[in-house]
Amino acid sequence: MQSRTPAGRTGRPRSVAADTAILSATRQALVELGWSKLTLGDVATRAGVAKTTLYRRWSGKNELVVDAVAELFGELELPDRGSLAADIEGVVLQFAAILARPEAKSGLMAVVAESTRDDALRERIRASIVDPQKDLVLEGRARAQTRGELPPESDPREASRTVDLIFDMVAGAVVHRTLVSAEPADEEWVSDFTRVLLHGLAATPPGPPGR
Amino acid sequence: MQSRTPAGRTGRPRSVAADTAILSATRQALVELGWSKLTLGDVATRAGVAKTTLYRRWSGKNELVVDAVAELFGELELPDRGSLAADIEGVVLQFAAILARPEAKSGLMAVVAESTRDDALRERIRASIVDPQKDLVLEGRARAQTRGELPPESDPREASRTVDLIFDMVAGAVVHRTLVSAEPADEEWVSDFTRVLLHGLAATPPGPPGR
Amino acid sequence: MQSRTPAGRTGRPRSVAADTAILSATRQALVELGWSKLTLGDVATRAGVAKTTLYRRWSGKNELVVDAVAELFGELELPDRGSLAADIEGVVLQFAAILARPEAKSGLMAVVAESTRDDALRERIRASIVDPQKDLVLEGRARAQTRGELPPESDPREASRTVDLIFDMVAGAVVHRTLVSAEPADEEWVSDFTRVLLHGLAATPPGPPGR
Amino acid sequence: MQSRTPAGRTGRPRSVAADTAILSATRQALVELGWSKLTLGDVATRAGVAKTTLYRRWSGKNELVVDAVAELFGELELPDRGSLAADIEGVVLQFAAILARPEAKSGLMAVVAESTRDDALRERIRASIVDPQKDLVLEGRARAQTRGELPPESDPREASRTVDLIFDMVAGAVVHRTLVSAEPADEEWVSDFTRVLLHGLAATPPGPPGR
DNA sequence: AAGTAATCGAGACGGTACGTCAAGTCTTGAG
DNA sequence: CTCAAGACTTGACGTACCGTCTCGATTACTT
Repeated sequence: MQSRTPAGRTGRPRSVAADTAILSATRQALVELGWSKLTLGDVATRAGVAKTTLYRRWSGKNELVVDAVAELFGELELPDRGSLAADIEGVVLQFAAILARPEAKSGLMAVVAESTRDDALRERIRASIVDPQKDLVLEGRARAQTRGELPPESDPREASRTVDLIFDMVAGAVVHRTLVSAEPADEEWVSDFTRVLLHGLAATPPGPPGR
Repeated sequence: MQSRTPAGRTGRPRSVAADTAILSATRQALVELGWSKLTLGDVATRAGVAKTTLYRRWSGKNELVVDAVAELFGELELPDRGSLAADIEGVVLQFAAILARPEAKSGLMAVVAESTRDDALRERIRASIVDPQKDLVLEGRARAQTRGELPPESDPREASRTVDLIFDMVAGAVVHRTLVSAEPADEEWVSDFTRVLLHGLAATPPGPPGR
Repeated sequence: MQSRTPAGRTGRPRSVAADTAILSATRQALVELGWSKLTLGDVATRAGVAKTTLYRRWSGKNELVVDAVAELFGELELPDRGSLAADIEGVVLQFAAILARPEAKSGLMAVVAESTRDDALRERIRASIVDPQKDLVLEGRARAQTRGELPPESDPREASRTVDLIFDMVAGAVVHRTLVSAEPADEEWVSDFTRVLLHGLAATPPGPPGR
Repeated sequence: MQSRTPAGRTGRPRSVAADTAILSATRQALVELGWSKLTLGDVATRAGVAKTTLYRRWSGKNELVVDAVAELFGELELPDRGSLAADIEGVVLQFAAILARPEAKSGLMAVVAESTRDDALRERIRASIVDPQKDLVLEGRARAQTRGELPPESDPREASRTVDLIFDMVAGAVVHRTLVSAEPADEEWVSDFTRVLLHGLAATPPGPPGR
C-alpha cells in the first residue's frame, strides 16, 4: 500500500507494523472522537508512532481516513442466497451493518464532503471504496443472468446506465436512511426497499436511448 | 429567526441586517473556500460584522452552515405539472439543481457527517432541512390522490412507512449521484429514476405489516 | 469632582449617589481582583450602574483608580505628637497603614507605572495624591519651626530642594519596604528610619548651592 | 536560562537564539508601546518567533517582562571610587541611569504592582532583580570595612536590619524621585541624598534591639 | 566489520484559527 | 439630558493542531 520500500533501496525499511497500527488507531479515534475532533497527533500517539512517521505515509487527514474506512468496506461480499432478491437483501444488510458502525458513519460522509472540492481525494475514494462496491452490483447481475433471472444485456451503454442507477439508488437510500433519517436499515426496511427496487426495474421499459 | 426581541425587552435590539449578511457571507465563503477552509472569523469579516456578533447568534460552524444551507432548500416547492410522474421529476430536478450548487454540496454533507455525533445538530437539520422536504412528498401524495392517481391510504402506519421509504430513496439517490458518483442528475437520469421508483411502488404489494 | 451638572443645564441631572457607589465598587474590586483583573464592566455591575454612566464620568480605568485610591490617602493627616520625630513617625505609620491595604497596594503602583507614559495621568496623580502628601511635609516643617526644632529657612530654593528630597526619601522608602521587600513598615522599622533621616538632615551642611 | 536541554533529552532542542531575540524584542516593545500596550503577539512578531514559542518559555507577560528588565539591572556593578560616599554615589547614579530608560521605567513598576497579588511573581522579581541589588549593598559595606571606613559588624541581626533599611532607602528614594516626582536623579540630587544617608547612618546609635 | 542511507522516537518550530473576554461606543425605551 | 440594558466593533488573549524541521538513535543493506 504505502509501505513500498521500492525494491532496490538502501537504508532502514519502513515498519510494516506501523501502517496497521496507524489505520487501527485511526478507526479507534473515529469511534471515540469523530471526524472533526480527530487529530493526527492523537492518532500518532495512539499508534505509538511519531507524527513524522504518519506524514511520511499519508499526506493528511483525508487520505488517512479514506484508507481506514476503506478497510471496513473491504469486508463486503456478495452472498449466494439463491435468488437475486435474496442476494441483494444480503449485501444491503451487510452494507447497512458497516455503515451503522460509528467509525464508518463518522468518517465516510466527512471525506465525501471534502471530496467535493478535491478531485484527487474523490478519485481515491472511488478507487478504494466506491468501485469495489459497484463491482458487487456487476457480480450480482452476472449471477442473476447465470441463474436466468435476468436476460443478458444487449446494449452495453444501456446496461452501464442501469448499473449506475441501481448503485446510486441502493447506496444512496441506505446512506440516507442511516445518516439523515437516523433510522436503522433493518430487515423490514431492506425487504421493502428491495421489493420496490426490483419491481421497478423489472417493470421498466428501457427508456429512450441516451441522447 | 434568531433576532427575536421578545416583546418587553430593554437594551439595544439585535441588528436584523446582521443575520442576513452573515448567512449570505457564509454561503459565499462555502462557494469560495468549501466547508473545511471556512472560518468563522472570515465569515464575520465578509459580513462586515464582528466575530462576537456572530457567536452571539450561532454556537458554532455547524449550526451556522445548517441555517445557511436551509435557506437554499427553502426555495424548493412542488410544481404542478399535471401528473404524479411529472411532479416528481420536477421536484427532483429542483432538488438536484440546488444540490449541484457548490455552497450546498460543500456544506450539506459536512453537517450531516457532523450530526452523526451531535444529536442537537441532527435535530436542527431535521427541523430546518429534512422535514420541509418530506412535506413535499406528503403534498405530492395528496395531490395524486386528488387526481385519482393514487388510492387514499387505508393503514396510516403503512402509509408513513412508505413515505419514509420514498423519501430516503429519492433524496438518497440524488445525493449519491451528485456527490459520490459526481455525475449530474440531469433530465435523463431523473427520468430513469422516476420510472423505476413509480413502477416499483405501483407493482409492489404493501408487504407484511410491521412486525 | 466629575459630577458637575454645569448649573444652567436642562435634562435629567446626574445621580450624585452614582459617583460614591462607583468609587466604592472600584476599591472593592481592587481588593478582590487586583488592578489587572479589574474590569470597568464589573465595576459598573457592582455599583448597580450602567457602563455608560461610568464612562460619562471617567475616561478610563486609570483615571477611575486614581480617584478611588486618592480618597484613601485623603485620610492622611499630620498628628501633633509633641516633637518632630514623633510627628514624622506618626504620619509615616499612617502612610504605611494605608499602603498596606490591598486596594492601595494593588492600585497605586499600577497607575504610577501607567503614568510613565501618560502625562495627563501623572498630573492627575500629582494633584490628587502626591501634592497633598507633600503638603504634610511642609506642614511638619512649619510646626517644627514654630516649636523651635528647626530654624526658619533662609534660602527658599535650598528649602524647596530639601523638602523634595525628604519627600522622596520618606515616601520612597515606605513604598519600597512595603511593595518590593514585602515587609511590614512597622513601628520598629519606622523608628529606625526616622532616626536615620532626622540625624542625616541635622548633620548635613546644605551642600553646594544649586547650579 | 530556559534553554537547558538537560543532557539526556530527545527531540529537537530549543533554539537558544529565540530567548535572546524575545527578550530583546520585549525591551524594544516596552520602549515603543509601554507596559499596558505591549502584547505578546507583537513581541513574538518582533522577535521573528511564533507565539507558541514564546508561551513555551514564559507563562505570561509578567514573567517575560521581569526577565527582560532583569537583564538591564544585571549591568549594575559597584565601582571602586576610593571612598564609601563616592562608591555609593557611583552605584546610585548607575541605578538612576537604568531606571531613566523607558524600558525599565515602564516595565519595572508594572510588574511590582502585579506582584502584590502574585507570590510567585514577587519571588521571581526578588531573585532576579532585587537580591542582586542588595548584594551590592553588602559588597559596599565589606569594601568600606576593608578600608576602615566602617567597623566590622558585631551583631549580625542588627547588621541585617541595617542593610535592609539602607536598601529600601536607596532604592526607594531613587525610584520615587524618578517615577513619582518625575525629576531626574542627577549628580546634585544623588550627592544630597548620599550625604543625608551617610550622616544619618554614622550619627545613629544602633537603636534598641528588635522587640 | 565498516560505511551508508533511510528509518525511527521525540519534540520544538512558524503558522492559522479557535472561542472568549474586555474596552469603549451606540441604540433603544423609560424617567 | 440621564439612566439601565444590552448589542455593537475592535483587538488581544492563551490554546490547539497543522505540517515541517531538527535532533540523536536504530536498522538494514552495501561494500
